[in-house]
Amino acid sequence: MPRQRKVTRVAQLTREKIIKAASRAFARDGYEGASIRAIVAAAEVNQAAINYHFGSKEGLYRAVLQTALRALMSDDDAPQADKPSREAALRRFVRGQLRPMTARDELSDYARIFNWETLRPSPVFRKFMAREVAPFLARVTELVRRFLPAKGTDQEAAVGALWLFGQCSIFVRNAEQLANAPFRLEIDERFVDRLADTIATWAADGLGRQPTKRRLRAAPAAAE
Amino acid sequence: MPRQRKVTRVAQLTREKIIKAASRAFARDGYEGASIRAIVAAAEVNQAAINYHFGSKEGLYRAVLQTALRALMSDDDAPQADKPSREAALRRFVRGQLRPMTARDELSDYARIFNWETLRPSPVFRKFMAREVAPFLARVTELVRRFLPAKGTDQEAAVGALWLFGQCSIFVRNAEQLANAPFRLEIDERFVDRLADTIATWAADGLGRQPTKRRLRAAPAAAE
DNA sequence: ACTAGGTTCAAACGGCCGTTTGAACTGGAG
DNA sequence: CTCCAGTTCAAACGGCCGTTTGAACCTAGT
Repeated sequence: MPRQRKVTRVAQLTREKIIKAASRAFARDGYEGASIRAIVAAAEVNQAAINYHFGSKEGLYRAVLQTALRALMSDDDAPQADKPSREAALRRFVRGQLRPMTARDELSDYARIFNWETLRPSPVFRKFMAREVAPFLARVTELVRRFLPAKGTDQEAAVGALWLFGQCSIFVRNAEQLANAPFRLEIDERFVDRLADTIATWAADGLGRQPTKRRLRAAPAAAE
Repeated sequence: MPRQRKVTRVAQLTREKIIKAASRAFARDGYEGASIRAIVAAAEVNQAAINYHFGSKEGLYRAVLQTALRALMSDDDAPQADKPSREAALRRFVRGQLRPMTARDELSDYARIFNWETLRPSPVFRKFMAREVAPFLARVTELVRRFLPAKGTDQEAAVGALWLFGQCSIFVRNAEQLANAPFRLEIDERFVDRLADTIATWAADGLGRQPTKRRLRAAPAAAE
């Protein structure tokens, strides 16, 4: 590990090449599935460079997560024409979440890395990121709250936020398979735009009403 | 591979022990993450048994997927008091999807295996399962159709089905983390019951209205 | 009781993994 | 220009992986 004395220009460039290649690899194969050898080959860098610059594979992953989080946070600070309506804000959020369905850039790599983490959180993620994701979630919770009745609890809003994430993420995760199989959807920008409309509308109408008195509790629990 | 001449009782028992242990391992670690050595240790079986009985790791995985699909299909043929209302049917479906949040049995293992497959479909899954999952999806599509306006296209119904899956699966995938972090939810049967009510209500109200004229199209596309 | 064939077993194989090593190289301050 | 800290490099290490091997071990049919 460099004793943080000096870093030459070329060394900094090597670091960036590695992080870029590692982001693609971790997104495609997950943390354990991605191999150092594949990363250094893509980055056109010597194998020992990773341990030299990041200490270990885990250290590299930590650096990638840091980069990813920073990019995702700054991404949705996009130019906003003053206060949008709650519906417009919702639609905007959904469209943003759906972006990786068509985009093939670093941001969609980052999104996919976080998808791996939700299926099997790595130790790095648990320790280092758990608190850093909180503000990200808080913003969505606030959005959801604008739809919920005034006396909604924090818990309800958080559940609503997660619910909203889920509606988007399943399309992102299965985007590739939507083209084949029983769906046969043609996924382009237009389709994703329409999909965002649909989801935003459905979600808004759903949140609009409160699930007061277990209105659907007619059927007994399905499990066992 | 056994030439399918005879199979002794003990051999059949060995197969079942292996499939059981393999289901847990594949659910926990994914196909590539699960190791033969870990599986045979859990099954208390010799390492070569897997190649003997199933030909290869991939053959074992195929057998597990077969077992999983059969179990999941027969599971929701549960006793039904004649035709339930569409709301009751929806609530029942959601509760069934949420079941692995509390249950810790083979069925939740199977569900988790399919979750791995949505993030990174294995070759086995693509070839062998793609068509077999179609009828499973068809049932949900029919359920969704009962909410959509009459002239809804097949595509809309399929999107609605996927949308419904997404709302449930995110809670299942993150069940463990809902207890910690910023959520601090206590996940027990009661909570999952209430969550199923909430999701079913939100989903029903969302599907109830049709996203006719891009009502939310006020904001320009968020991407870029 | 004998035996043939289905099944189990311990050991080894080659291959990929993350990491370490020590020598060779370079770029920028003096 | 010199020189040395910072950086790159090829090679090797031990460890885990899936698979193969051939002998040992049952077990069911005669």
